[in-house]
Amino acid sequence: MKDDQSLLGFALLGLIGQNPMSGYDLRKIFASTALGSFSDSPGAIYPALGRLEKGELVHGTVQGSSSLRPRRVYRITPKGLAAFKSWLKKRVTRDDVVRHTGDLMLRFAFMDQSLGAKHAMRFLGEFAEEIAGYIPILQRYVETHANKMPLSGRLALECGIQEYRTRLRWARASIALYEEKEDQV
Amino acid sequence: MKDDQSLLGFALLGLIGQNPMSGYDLRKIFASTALGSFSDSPGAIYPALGRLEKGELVHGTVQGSSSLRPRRVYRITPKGLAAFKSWLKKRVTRDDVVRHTGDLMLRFAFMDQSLGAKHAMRFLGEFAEEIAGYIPILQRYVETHANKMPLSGRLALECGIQEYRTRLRWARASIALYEEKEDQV
DNA sequence: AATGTCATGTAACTAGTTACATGATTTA
DNA sequence: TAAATCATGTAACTAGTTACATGACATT
Repeated sequence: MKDDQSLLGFALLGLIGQNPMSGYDLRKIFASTALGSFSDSPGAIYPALGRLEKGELVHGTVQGSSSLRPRRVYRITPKGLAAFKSWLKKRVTRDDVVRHTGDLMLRFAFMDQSLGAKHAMRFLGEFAEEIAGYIPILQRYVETHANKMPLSGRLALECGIQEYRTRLRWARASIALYEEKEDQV
Repeated sequence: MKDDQSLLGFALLGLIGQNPMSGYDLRKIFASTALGSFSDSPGAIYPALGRLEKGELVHGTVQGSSSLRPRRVYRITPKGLAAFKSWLKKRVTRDDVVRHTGDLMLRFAFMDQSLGAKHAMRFLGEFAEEIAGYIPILQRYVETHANKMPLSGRLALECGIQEYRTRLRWARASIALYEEKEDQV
């Protein structure tokens, strides 16, 4: 039931799931979109693809075997799709919200394509709930410690709180948007 | 001129610079404050302290040498203080803003304690400018690619943009706050 | 007597990083 | 003809992770 893959692995798996690609294609995506803050270095991507293939989550097919470096196109396997979906479906935890927002956003970005709107809404609900629970804790922390902190330390914390508020607003607005769509149908 | 230390190293250096402490003290701080998303695991902290000491950025003094595991209290060296300050003073780059916001916030949190309000303001100015330059790029990306993206992908991107806006507002408000303080004196 | 806290550390493993390497084909 | 792009990979290194180990001392 555990993950077994790094975040990069799941990003690759998600992209390959959308349509089959080579390592080079994936590198270009990471180099151009900048999103997710993944590196496009070959030293990260090719070993990660190797791990995915070893775990039988993807399967590579050689194209143009004549050349020295034949292009290997990877496609997702049923096992890979299952692993990907179970990663998407994981419950949103407090720890995710506090120190792995990037992971959560990546999961959400892939979500309604792979699982549909229902799951996306459930995810947003859990996400909003965890943040809503965490903000008061941070605020209480500020209240009790602010006097002992330098101004810039206090402000840095304040920035964090405001980011959480932004995410909470975003999550609630997104839920509303999905509900609207639902009603239209 | 290059860094030579990881983010964890600088966090330790900054804390030790505030007042001398042992590895165990540092672990407790990371375990209790949760901020910065550092691990309190001994396997991270003790080796990092060892690297700092090898680089002569801190110096450990043994307390209670009688026991098997004597408490080692670290204090920052002049060289360490210099390295820390030059880390704080680094220019804010686009890359920092896009994929290393955590690093920037850590730097800022330590800033006016170590360098004073003037530098904190300069930092905020650079930070705001880089974000202000980046937001339109993201927006243009959304405009051109939104139609090809699934809804959740679009929303995830939108969340990112709103986080940047929040940080920009925060930076500008913080600058105003420092200016107010300046006028009062 | 059992648990928890103080306090340090190591070992095995993992997944990144940068830099290098190869060589064909396309473009300026 | 020089450079960029296509396309894959390896090597050496780095700094994390979890789990384990030690043992004194204080509390329940």
